[in-house]
Formats: sequence, C-alpha cells, structure tokens
Amino acid sequence: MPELPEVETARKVIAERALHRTIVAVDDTDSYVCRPHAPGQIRDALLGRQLIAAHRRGKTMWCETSGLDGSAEHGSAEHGSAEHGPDLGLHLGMAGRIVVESPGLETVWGGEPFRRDAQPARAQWDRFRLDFADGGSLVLFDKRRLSRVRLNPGLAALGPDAGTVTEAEFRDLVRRGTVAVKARLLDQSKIAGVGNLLADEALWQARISPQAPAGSLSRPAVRRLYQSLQAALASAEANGGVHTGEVIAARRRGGVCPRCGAPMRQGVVGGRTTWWCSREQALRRAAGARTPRRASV
DNA sequence: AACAATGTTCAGTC
DNA sequence: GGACTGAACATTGT
Repeated sequence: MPELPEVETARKVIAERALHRTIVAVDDTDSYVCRPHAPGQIRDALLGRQLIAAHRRGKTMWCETSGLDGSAEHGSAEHGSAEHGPDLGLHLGMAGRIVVESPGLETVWGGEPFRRDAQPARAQWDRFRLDFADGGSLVLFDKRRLSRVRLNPGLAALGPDAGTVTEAEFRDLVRRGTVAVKARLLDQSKIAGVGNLLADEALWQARISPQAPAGSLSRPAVRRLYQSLQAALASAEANGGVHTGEVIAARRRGGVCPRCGAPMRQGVVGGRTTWWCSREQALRRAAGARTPRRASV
C-alpha cells in the first residue's frame, strides 16, 4: 500500500534491474488494471522494445521505451518519435508491488512493505507482466487489483512531487481554502505523493490538527508542516517505508502519543481514517475563541 | 459477517 | 468553473 517512498523503491528496482532487456511477451489481459486499454493494446505497443528509463512523480511511475530494435538505448538517434516507443505508466494503487526476476540474480521487489508471511505469492495476483528475452520478467503484483497500467499516462493532473516541492510552492498550494489541511495534503493535484499514513505522520510531527482549515494555518505552521513532511519522507525512505513513522504504531485503539503520552484520537478527515494526538494536535478555533472543553478520551 | 484497508475517480452539491 | 463531499471501485484481512 504504497506512498511516495515505497513507489520510489519500486522505481529504483526497475531502474536498476529491468532496463535494456528486450520485451518478448506481455500479459495485459487484466482489463480492469489496464483500463482503458483494450486487451492486447499494451502488448502490441511494447513487444520488441526495451524499457530504457524509469521516472516517478508522486505515486505515479512511467518508463520510457526504446525503438523496436532497441535503438534509443544506444544514444543519439534524434530522428523523431519513431526511435522511441510509448511511455509505460505504472501505479501501484493500494497494494501493488513491482517484482523483477533476472536469470542468475535474486528476485527483487519494491512497493508494498515487506511481510514475513510464508504465504507464497499466488500467480492470480500477478496483474501485469513483461517477459524479457533473457528469461527474466517484470511483474506488477497486487492482491487488491487497484493498481493501474497505461500507455502514456498524463501527468497534468498531478501537482509537484512532495519530495522536491519548494517551501514557497508548498505554501502557495497548501495555505488556501477551507478544506481540512489533511485533505489538502492528500490532494494529488496539489502535492503529489502524500498518502494517508504520511499525512498523519507529518501533521503529528508538526503538531497541527488534521482538521484545521488549510487556509487558516499561520506562516510558521506551514513552515513546520513542510519541514516535517520532508523529514517524514526522508525517514521513510531510509527505514523502509511509511509504516516506520513514529506515530504510525500509535494509530490503534488505546494508542497514546509517543511524545506526550496523551491518548490518540481517531476520526475521519478527508474521507480517510485519521489519528492525532488529543493534546498536541487539538483543533484551535480562530482568534478570540476559547477551548473550554476539557480533554476527553 | 461486517467493516476497514498506505488510492483514485467520478457524480453530485454548493 | 472551482472547491468540496461522499460513494464506488476490487479484493483481502480482521
């Protein structure tokens, strides 16, 4: 169930292990995952080509592909689009992972966090597959079938990547409107890459209520939020995923704030289950308002 | 058995 | 048209 850091891990797996290998077979028969393409359309577009680069913005990945004889990987060749194939867009949805097999090398994967269950990966969860001429493969594995594969994915609906957005851009995009700040963080058209856990973690680090209207944040608060988000992204990438966030383990019944010990509170914000510290992330009303209610559990 | 799940999209309302 | 809300999507795990 990947957010930006997990998707970046998957992108690296592709970039390091799946490039420059000729595609000799494509399974694009899952019409839900491959929508709106017709079965066979992605296959026909990719057969005989190679993946030559893997990119990411937010949670969306796309791979550039070579010309039919692999020409683009051998440099120059700037004679027009015939030298390149279409981009292959990959989105891991809620539970997708990328698995790359290579002859003589161990299988590598990225995306969904590691689970130590002994359960073998059932082939029925392979939603999309590229087979390479060397006998290896790239598989999009997804138990829940909400991942997506498509040719030439548009990126116009995505805001700047959460990992590279500047503080000034972030402030302009976030601090406006009346929507809850958490909902704004989850809006991929504003900032791309933040998911439910990352949003809870960054807001907790910054001690900001997830329910605070986005436009009501003070300039220092937005700055804290930006810095907390960058720290949470870096920490997740270093430690293996967003589930390693400090407050994530406290997202459960009876959980307490890892900093102050106050009970964690749960609710729905922006349509997603949300946990926050009842003390440090209390929703403060506009200037002049009091906070008369004692903390309730 | 009912419900939640680390995501996106789309129909609907203001 | 933009901002916002809530349900739907497919499937699994609790």
